[in-house]
Amino acid sequence: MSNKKKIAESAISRLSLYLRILEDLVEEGEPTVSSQTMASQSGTTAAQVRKDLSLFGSFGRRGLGYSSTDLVSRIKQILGLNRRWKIAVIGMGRIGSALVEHKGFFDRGFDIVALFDTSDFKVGSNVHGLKVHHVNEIRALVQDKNIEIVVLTVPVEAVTDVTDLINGSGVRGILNWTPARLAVSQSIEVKNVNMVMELEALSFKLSQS
Amino acid sequence: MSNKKKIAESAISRLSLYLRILEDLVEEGEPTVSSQTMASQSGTTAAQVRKDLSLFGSFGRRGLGYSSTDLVSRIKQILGLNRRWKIAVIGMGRIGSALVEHKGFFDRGFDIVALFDTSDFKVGSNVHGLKVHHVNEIRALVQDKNIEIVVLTVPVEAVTDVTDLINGSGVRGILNWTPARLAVSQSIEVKNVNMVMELEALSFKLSQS
DNA sequence: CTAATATTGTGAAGTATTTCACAATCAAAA
DNA sequence: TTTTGATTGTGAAATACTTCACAATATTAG
Repeated sequence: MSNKKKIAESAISRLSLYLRILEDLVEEGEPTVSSQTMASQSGTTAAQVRKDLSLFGSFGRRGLGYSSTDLVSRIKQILGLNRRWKIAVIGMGRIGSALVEHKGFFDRGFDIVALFDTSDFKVGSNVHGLKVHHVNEIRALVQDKNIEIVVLTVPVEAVTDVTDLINGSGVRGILNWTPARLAVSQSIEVKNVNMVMELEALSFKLSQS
Repeated sequence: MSNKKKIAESAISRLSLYLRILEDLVEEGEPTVSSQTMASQSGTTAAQVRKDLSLFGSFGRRGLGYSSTDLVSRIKQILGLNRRWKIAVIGMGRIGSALVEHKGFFDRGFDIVALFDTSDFKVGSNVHGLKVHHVNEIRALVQDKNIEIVVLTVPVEAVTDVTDLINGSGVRGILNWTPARLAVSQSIEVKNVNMVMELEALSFKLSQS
């Protein structure tokens, strides 16, 4: 468990991208792939691809490149995708419900196994075949169902209460769609997703030129 | 407009974050703010805050800090948010429609003024009071309505056709929700948003510990 | 008016990340 | 068997980003 070597966030995103590219190549029946091919398809350089992979081992053969299928399983192993993850979605507003019905998560190893909301109006209803529970039940259900990741799509007013319920529940990671910065225990990993910030970055770039 | 100095992407995200924090402080009636305050609220260091701001000018007063309202308008100016942006959403699936009904965009300067889809089933219908147009009309409507940014939420199969329509339409920026890497003219700025990649990054971190 | 305290702005130092460049290795052709 | 051409893996160099540390400046108290 003492994986201490610090790996850059950017390297991990690229690995995710390489994985998708490799899966397409496998689909197309390409038995091997060079760092140059991966680089041009992912918009980086061959040296970057090789360096990224070399952070975790030597997976290729000099003169030949990488075996596509082998590299797929290596990267899945690295990213922890050689298993399935159970996730819950908290907040059944527009975005939350849309995410539940999006099959892209399931296809890539993430099973949505529980839904939560605060409003009595929504609790008890069904979304895409799953019952919506009250957030008060988070702790019990996280335990019962072994949920490790939650996707947080509640309104910003609800964030404090909900993070209190998440803390100590056993949840290990949060994909946070709210604009709030979460006050969670150090041991919980948080990834923030913020549409408006992305649009603001676009606004900046467009204003520069 | 020869703004050449290269600014790190990360600095821009932080500026976006500072802006939100400052707006809250203004709301609360705080006339001034120190780099330390901004740092602790945004999870960075005071030196980082000052360095970020210093990339664009000297906005504070030594010994005193920054005027909250002044800094809000400075950062808005920097990010190109001292105006409103017209955007279109292409792809009226679950996610696309959810985004249209989300008022967070309007609140922060982004007006959704047109919707598009490929399916005859959806074209002609109404989403949140806006008519859904066929993607073939993209060029005409982008011109008519001066749309500068599009949010792309079409299925991956439709990406090639739609990017062809976007190229040369006058669109300057794309917020790309599809897993595909877009083949667009160099002059168009693209920001990729990928939920699965974010979950995969979480998976990696959780697998490390 | 002086001292004490707060806080910015910014070169310089320290880290982190990317790119370079080349020896090592493999297959195929000569 | 030797040569040619392809391609990895990786130290070293280059670039980018963050943190340090302190002079400069402002206010307030004495």
